[in-house]
Amino acid sequence: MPRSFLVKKYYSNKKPCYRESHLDSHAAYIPESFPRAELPPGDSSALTCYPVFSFFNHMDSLSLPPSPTTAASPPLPPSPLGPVDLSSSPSCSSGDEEEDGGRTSDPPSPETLHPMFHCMYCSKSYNSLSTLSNHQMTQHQHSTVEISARPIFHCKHCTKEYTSLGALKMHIRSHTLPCVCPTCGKAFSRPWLLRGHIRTHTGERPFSCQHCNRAFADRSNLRAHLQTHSEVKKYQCGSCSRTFSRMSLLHKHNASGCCSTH
DNA sequence: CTGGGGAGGGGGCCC
DNA sequence: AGGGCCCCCTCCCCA
Repeated sequence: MPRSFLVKKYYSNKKPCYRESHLDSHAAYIPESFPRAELPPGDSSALTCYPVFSFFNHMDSLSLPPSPTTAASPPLPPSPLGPVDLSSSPSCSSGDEEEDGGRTSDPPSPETLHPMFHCMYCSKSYNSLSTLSNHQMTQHQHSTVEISARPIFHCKHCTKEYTSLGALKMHIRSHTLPCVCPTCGKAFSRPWLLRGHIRTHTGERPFSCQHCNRAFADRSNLRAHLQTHSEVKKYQCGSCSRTFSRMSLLHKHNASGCCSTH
């Protein structure tokens, strides 16, 4: 039963990256005392190529513009191999992939998962590092290719990008929602999310509070509940030292005026 | 208005 | 690589 990662890691540096546009309003809530593990904006400086991963409109991605300078993604770092991000149109709604609201259960086709590798010395692009290496050796007399280059995989439905295909695939599930509740038809990205949802139908509450008789269907909700039994709660106001069981309550507290004069 | 429960989402880690 | 599970978080709603 005990697993190594059951050890709680409060305030660890390992924070989710809530930095996407749809979460900007949430990010505004985050106090400075809760630092975010944001990706360094210049972190890709070590990258020497920006393979393009376009999942939903893969063929569009292969229609590379003649020059990387035509890339339309402003936040990406300057590079002679500027990323040709054809998958991150701001609306993410062009074409017909939105006709089902992105909820199609069609699984991603593995053969569409092609990151692109761009030559450092010309505008040519290849779908494999070995091909690029061969090109650079034969056409530019460079015996090595930056093998350390990490592909960047872009999500077609949003602006998120990942350095591993597995992470992208996991993220894409949040668009495809392949786990469907047999009772009500609601769709979820993960099987365990579906299981948690099914508990709302069955009434199962496997997570019990050791301090009272309450039980919960969700571990996170039990954890939040346990805070109510604690005298010193997890989230503290920086001004009045009052503590709260939830971040949202601290936010409400701040918004209601305690810290407004500061 | 505040506190708390319910439901759900995302990224990361381990197997 | 994928499944399972974790932690952390948010939003909504209600007492």
